[in-house]
Amino acid sequence: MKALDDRALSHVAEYFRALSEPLRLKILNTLRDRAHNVGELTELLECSQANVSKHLAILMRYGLVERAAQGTTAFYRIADPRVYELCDLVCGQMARRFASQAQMLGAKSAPPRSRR
Amino acid sequence: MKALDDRALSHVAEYFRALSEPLRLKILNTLRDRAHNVGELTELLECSQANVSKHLAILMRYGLVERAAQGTTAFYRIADPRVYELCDLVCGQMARRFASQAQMLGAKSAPPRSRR
DNA sequence: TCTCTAAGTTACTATATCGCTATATAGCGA
DNA sequence: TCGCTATATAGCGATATAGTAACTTAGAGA
Repeated sequence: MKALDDRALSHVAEYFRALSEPLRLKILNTLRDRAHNVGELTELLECSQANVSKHLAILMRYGLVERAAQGTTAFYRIADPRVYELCDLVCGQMARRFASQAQMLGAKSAPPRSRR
Repeated sequence: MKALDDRALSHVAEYFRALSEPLRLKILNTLRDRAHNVGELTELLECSQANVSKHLAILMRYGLVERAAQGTTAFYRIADPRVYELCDLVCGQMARRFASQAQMLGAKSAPPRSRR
């Protein structure tokens, strides 16, 4: 991991970018329990089918989900459950961060530190 | 992690977005061993100082690095080493993915599957 | 105080991408 | 073959962001 060449670095960055959209995280989260087809996802996530398809294509592109066509419907499922480790790590880090911020705010009797 | 409300999800997405830029990953990677000031980073990463400052501000904003001013220079260091767990996870996933792709290509005597 | 240097900020251009609407593709049943 | 349905894709407007150049801010020393 030390001698990362630029190409590898770009790939890692792209992978993170694939995870940087709320709707895509929602899709991954919905697929956590089981596979769903596009129509189900469209309904569950309350957004347009075109949008779901587009985001699924992006998730496919980075190997985050897998596609299984059955007739005219397409079922998607998580390709590697390890993605959730990433999400859990991030959630944990955010929890710690918010906790320490809350602590700071509380300790100093709420100085109005409005970011920037 | 199941009942993620939209706000939390957006925060996670933003966190991943902070990691979705090669230059920012480079900065984090450079700070892996020790703290550096802006000038050092500018030189090591071979880019403009303004750009480094901007990206450092973004990394600060998401609590990825910490700043320590010494006179007119500002030293930055990793705020939470756990970021590297994220990166290593991603690297591992990519390695597996590339390996399986290579295997597929090799097994079928290289069908020219130029991604779409 | 003046000047030098380090860092941060602002204004701008170019590019990427989200979500939308409309359209294309593909399997299935009549 | 003709629709009907499920997905995928193309085109578009709006927004976001990377990188750059120019400017500002702030500490250190003469």
